[in-house]
Amino acid sequence: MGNDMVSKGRVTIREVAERAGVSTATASRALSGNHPVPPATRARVLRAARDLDYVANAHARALVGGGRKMAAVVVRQVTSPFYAQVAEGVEAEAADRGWLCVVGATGGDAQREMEFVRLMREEGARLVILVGGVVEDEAYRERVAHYAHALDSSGARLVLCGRPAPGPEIPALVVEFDNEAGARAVTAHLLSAGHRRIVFLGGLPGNTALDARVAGYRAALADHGLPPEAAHVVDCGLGRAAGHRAMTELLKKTDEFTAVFAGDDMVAAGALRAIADAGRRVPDDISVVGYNDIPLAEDFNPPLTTVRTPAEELGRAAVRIALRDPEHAAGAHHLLGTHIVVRESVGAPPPGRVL
Amino acid sequence: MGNDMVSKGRVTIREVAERAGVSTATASRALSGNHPVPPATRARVLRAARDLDYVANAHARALVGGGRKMAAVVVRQVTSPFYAQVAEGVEAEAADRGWLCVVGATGGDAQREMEFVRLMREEGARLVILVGGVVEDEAYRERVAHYAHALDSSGARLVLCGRPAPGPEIPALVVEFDNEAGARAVTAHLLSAGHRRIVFLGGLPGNTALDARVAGYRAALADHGLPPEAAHVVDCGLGRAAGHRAMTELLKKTDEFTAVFAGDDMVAAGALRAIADAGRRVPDDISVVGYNDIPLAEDFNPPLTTVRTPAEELGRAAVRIALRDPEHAAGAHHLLGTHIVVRESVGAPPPGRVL
DNA sequence: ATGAAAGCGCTAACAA
DNA sequence: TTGTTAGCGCTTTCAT
Repeated sequence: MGNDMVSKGRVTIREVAERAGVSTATASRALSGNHPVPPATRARVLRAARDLDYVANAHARALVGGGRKMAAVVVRQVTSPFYAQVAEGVEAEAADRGWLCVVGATGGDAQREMEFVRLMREEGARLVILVGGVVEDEAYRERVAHYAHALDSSGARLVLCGRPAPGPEIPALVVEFDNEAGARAVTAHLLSAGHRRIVFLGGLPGNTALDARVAGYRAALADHGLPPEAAHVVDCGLGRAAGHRAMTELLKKTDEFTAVFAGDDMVAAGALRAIADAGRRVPDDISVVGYNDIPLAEDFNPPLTTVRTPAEELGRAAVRIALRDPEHAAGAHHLLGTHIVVRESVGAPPPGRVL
Repeated sequence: MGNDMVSKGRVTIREVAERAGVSTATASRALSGNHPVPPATRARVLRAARDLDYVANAHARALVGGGRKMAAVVVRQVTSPFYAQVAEGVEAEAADRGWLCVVGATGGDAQREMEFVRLMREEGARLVILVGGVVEDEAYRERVAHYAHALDSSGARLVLCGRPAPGPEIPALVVEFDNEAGARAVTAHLLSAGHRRIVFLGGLPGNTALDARVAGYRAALADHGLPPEAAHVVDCGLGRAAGHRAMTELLKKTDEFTAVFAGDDMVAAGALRAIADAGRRVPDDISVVGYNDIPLAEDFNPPLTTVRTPAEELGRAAVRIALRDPEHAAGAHHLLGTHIVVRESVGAPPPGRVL
């Protein structure tokens, strides 16, 4: 295959230097290109490197200081459309800057999150991005405060996407969507379609993202002069299966609602199916809205009205903000806007059922 | 935060050793735990490490030989549900073995693929997994043969998922689904529902995965005694947008079909929408099948009959096979089975339109 | 312009 | 049991 005598094991710069008849120092200079080297020698070295199919050892390079910049995104699971989009955004923005991007999945387990962050510290990641809402308890605060200080003290940056900073003086920055505003807006949308009995499906008490959506939901209800009791939150958590189960149960139990606000689009998918299984129609009998506008939301039955949270942009923003203006940004809180995407899952409540 | 005098920069093993009053060698031994160290000293070292929040420098460690094992998956894009599942499988299997997993996205660009593989070589990845069908031309064969030899000569392994080995003597192994069998099976399913005019939507000439599906489709047609002209392949490529566009056009142009076999579920999503937009019903007027059974295929309108390709299992299998029985496996070709998932997008052709 | 040599942080001989 | 030393592959002074 064009290379004479491949010795097992990686080709080192020494072999390149030897073949080119120069010292390793000269070879290094020629290869990196940022030191004056006469064109002739330079060409010989480059030639040798190509012949040998030499690639530098990133570890050795990192050790001596010139390591490749690496960013890490940590998500619950890669197969969640929302997380996948965030990861893609981070990957894209990192790649644009010549950074390497590692993605880790935790399955929602704090233990695995810790291990992964530790790993990233060992690997010398310069940027760690933690994505997704969490239940914000003392353990969380301690854990993340620890990440933040550890990372910071070695010059790396921590960004929290959709989860809160564990305290005021913490060297981490947070960028997230304005969940409360988004939820308030869709709820208002439902309200102005005539719905008065709207159930929120997919609460997860303690989870910052969901709590904010619930708060927005309640706020919208209040805005319209409805009493607090008008709110009906089903704490079934997220995921298609949870949505399906909870919706099925709800339909058996009560009739006292005309619309459902699903905690996210996956919950909406499950709810939609459950409603259809129960022989009810959307939006004629029941209206449904979701959250996130995942890529296939328009293919649901019916196409889902939902809140668009530009997930890829969130990922891109996370790295952009972290890398720009680094000192000043620490501790900052960035809020990204969202908007409603109107499709076909919302209609007027059935006549006589406005309650 | 419990640590006295954090000097900017990473804590090294030397500082740990000093604090514990031992040499770096002893510290290293105590930390790694695989050398006899008296419990007392060991405890002191561990204590010091914890106080200082020490994490080993992975690069230094890698340099000296004990580096962390790293696997890399390369996909077109992380947001494709199918690729995401494969990546998740690889990630999971890698994590189970204590390996680190990096995922790279190429956007389908050969250039970026090459850069990424080079990067992985630099980083010392022990396993590189390339996922997804490709158009198999000379450039492809050369490129991948090069990866294979380069990786092999430094002791790393290459696995090709859903794409062919570039030649017979190449140190790479391929694991993929039996596309032809799967396609043949769904086509037979359509045939036995009574359809005779089935169009294949989403051909991509030269692409190995799609070509195999088309071959299976043609084979099934032949199995049922249909002439070759019965095949109707629309080469619109993959993706929801492509499917939507192609289907819209097709509906304008002809009426000579009662069923469509979409190249994958995303194409099916686009086709479904186009059919609905044209005022036709699935499956009453037209039947549709997809390929892959992505997680949301059951939420399409109507729920999609499709071929289940266990993507996560593909990812897991890739690493499992590559790591097991390494020498013997090289050059091997593993085929994973698939099966049809029957949902509601297939019905009998409209009466009088069997053709 | 180029080579010799030091050193990044760590582990593994080799001594003691 | 523990410390001293060498060296992994590379870049970078410091001489030449």
